[in-house]
Amino acid sequence: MTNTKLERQIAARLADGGVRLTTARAAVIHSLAAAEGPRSAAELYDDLSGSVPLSSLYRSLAVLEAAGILDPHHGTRGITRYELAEWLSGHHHHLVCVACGAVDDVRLSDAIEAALEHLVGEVTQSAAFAAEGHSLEIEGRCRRCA
Amino acid sequence: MTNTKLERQIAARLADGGVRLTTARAAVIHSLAAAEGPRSAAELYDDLSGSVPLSSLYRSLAVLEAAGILDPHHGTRGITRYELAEWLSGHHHHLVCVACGAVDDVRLSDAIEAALEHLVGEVTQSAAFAAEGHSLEIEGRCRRCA
DNA sequence: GTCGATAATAGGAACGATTCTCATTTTCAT
DNA sequence: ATGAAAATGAGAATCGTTCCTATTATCGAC
Repeated sequence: MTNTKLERQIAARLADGGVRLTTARAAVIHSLAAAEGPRSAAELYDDLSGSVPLSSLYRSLAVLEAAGILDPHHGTRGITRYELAEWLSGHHHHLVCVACGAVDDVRLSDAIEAALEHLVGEVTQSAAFAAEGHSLEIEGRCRRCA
Repeated sequence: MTNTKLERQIAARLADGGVRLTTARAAVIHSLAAAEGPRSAAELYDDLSGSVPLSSLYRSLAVLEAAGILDPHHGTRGITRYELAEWLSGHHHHLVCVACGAVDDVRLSDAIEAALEHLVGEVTQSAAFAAEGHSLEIEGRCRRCA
């Protein structure tokens, strides 16, 4: 049905690894594309009204992560949340609520992001560390928990 | 026995909450002060040669976290690692190895840190988020995994 | 379009990190 | 010393996640 540019990009990437874009996997990707921030397996299970069993959900997440479609994010209580990888969703950072664990995305303005990348460059130069990415986590209280 | 400045700071903070600095808790703090980076409950259990049972270890970690002595750090496979809180160990950031999961501390120069805090201020202002702290995570490959 | 090989699924059992329970022990202030 | 409050230890329970296995769906070759 719907066949967006995003889906074609993803299908192509999966095909490279002999991995199929099944309805369950497409549903997961749709949910994540619509979400405001990273979602856990349990949250996705609700988002999808239980139409994808938990065991399949976990397997889908693992497969999509291995294929580079999803990025994991490790939070409190051992909960792993996933979001679309940066090459699909665009580069962004995270606001993490210390009270409820919710994570929201923030996109920095070009000027601020440029300044941040400059900082990262300076840090890694002096630390002999081969940087591949960076993420600024701002901890605090979200609106609901304020 | 040993009664360092660090210990006195911690004892004072705990006393404020009617929390005792027992031998088990002191041992945990010593291990963490000597460690190069965050340690998990299982790692501390080994560090202490099992002299503190796991259930007590977890309780100690929870108490010390609640008292603001330790900061948690959530990693892969649902493992939580702890390190001394920033007011004890100094503000720093993390280099996370995407290959082996190791976490190393980096301290930014004053100038860079100031610039970063300025960025955080700008971000949170526009996001209506009550920021309490921030952490820059730089992902890449450590020397061993390069 | 059917066949066979390969990939994916669903359900439940198993696992491992963490948390909880509760009876016992330690500690502190008196 | 004594009683109240805090801490401990051993094991059971919890919960997110992973593993196992039998069944089902999908793709390419014919």
